[in-house]
Amino acid sequence: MRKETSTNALNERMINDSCGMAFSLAIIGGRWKPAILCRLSYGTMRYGELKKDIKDISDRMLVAQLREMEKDGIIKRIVFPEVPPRVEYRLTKLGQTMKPMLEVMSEWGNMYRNRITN
Amino acid sequence: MRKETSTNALNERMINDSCGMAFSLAIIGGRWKPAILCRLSYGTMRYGELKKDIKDISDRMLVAQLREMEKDGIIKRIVFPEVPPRVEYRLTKLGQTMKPMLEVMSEWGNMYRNRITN
DNA sequence: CCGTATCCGATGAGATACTG
DNA sequence: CAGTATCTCATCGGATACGG
Repeated sequence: MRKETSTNALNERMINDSCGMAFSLAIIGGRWKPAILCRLSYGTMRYGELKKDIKDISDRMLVAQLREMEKDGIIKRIVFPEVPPRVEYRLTKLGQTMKPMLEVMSEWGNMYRNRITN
Repeated sequence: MRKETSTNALNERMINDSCGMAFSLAIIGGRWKPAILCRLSYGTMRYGELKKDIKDISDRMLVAQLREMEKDGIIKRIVFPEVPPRVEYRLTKLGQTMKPMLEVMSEWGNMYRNRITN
């Protein structure tokens, strides 16, 4: 089906798609996933880089969120058998498809922030 | 300039987060807001219509979510001084600006669902 | 360096009953 | 019709300590 641009068609689809939104929110929602995803959007990062870069996140939460997103198929964990150990995280191909969504959400959020902080 | 009237649902840690995504999620996230927003996207609805249309939502949750989104400035509550009482909800102008974001989230979520259910 | 294991308080949300 | 008021329970996430 071709994408309908009329307001009515858009909105009729939206109602039935509220469950689609629920899927998206289940994958990207929560306290830390936005921070992690925004960073991995720019490229591969090591565990320690994420830990250092994301202010105040604990190991427990970082690991939990990474594992969940790995299970959801949007990020990949790559272990290098070295000493000292090295683990990298990156978006999967499926994860890459989220980037337009993440960008739209970031833009709207920043617009909203500017509005309420003036 | 003065912003004393709107104590929105955001908390401090999200305000300090550089990623706008956290703002968006604070506004549209949760168990019921997607369902409510998708419906209000295509027009004004009465309280009873939302209640009847959104399967399994309780009065408590419906009211809580509506009040929160009203505080956040994305929906407006309009009371008609009639008997029996009548209250309508609609997106504000700011709320209307969310529609592209909601649509992108719905589409990605549906794509994801199709992928994982095959 | 890259994690696990436990404990625990705060928050989200369902069930039920009542009201101007 | 359009809500309030309680109660209850599950999940989220913070703090701290330890491990290969």
